[in-house]
Amino acid sequence: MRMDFAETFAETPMRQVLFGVLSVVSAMPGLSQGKVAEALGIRRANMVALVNELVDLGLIARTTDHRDRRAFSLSLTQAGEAMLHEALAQIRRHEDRMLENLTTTERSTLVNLLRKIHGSTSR
Amino acid sequence: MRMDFAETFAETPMRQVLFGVLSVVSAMPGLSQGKVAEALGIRRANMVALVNELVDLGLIARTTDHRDRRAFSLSLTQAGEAMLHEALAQIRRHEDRMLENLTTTERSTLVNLLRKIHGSTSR
DNA sequence: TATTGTTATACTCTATAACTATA
DNA sequence: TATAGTTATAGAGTATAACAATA
Repeated sequence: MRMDFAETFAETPMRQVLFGVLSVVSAMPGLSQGKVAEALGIRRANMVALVNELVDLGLIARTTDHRDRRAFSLSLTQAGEAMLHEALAQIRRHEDRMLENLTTTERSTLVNLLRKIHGSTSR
Repeated sequence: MRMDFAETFAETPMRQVLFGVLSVVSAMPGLSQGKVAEALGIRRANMVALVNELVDLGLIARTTDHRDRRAFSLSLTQAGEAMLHEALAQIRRHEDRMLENLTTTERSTLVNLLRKIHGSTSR
């Protein structure tokens, strides 16, 4: 999955982590830079360059928060929304290819069995 | 899996990549350093330090090949075999924990379904 | 001339500490 | 005093190029 994704966007400045940021910002527009970083397990210090990249690419907008002038509110630009939708379409294409040999019943059986697997670390 | 593994050997000089080397050398004793690197997708240049570490830890033996004096033949020491067995036992414990909620029938169904998934990249 | 192991080196990712401006 | 973002920096991991010894 990761390899297919990286290959698709290889000739592009986009990387998986940048799509992660776009995804969180899209789900919770207006969230602060630090909170987005926390949601993704990224250190605030390392978040700076990532946000700079996305702003430079015109994919997110960074505005100072009205109520806390230390913080930045992040939101997607139209180009950012379009880029995120492209990534989601790529993910769907990948899944379709992966699962092409399974019937609908087999797919749901697979999901049910996977759900029964014990998450020993983060769940 | 990776996290569980790393946690188990955290207070140890062992890392996943070193177990990878031990595993390949154990399966094909006498293989050259470069071939082991190739089997693991490691560059020859980066292999040097890894083999040095394992030799210093007393886990592998490095001898010059009789037929090609440029090459090193790698093989496991007794301590290396013991370390590899420890890792395999840890992997088995992890799998047992993961699959504790599945019956034998469910486990084989799961494996059969996973086998039907289309490998889009490396298979 | 080609190959094995080696060294030097650069680039990415990630982690910590210290700074600034606000709160 | 604490927090949000920033900067500088250090450590892994991994990539390439050039070299000596051997084929």
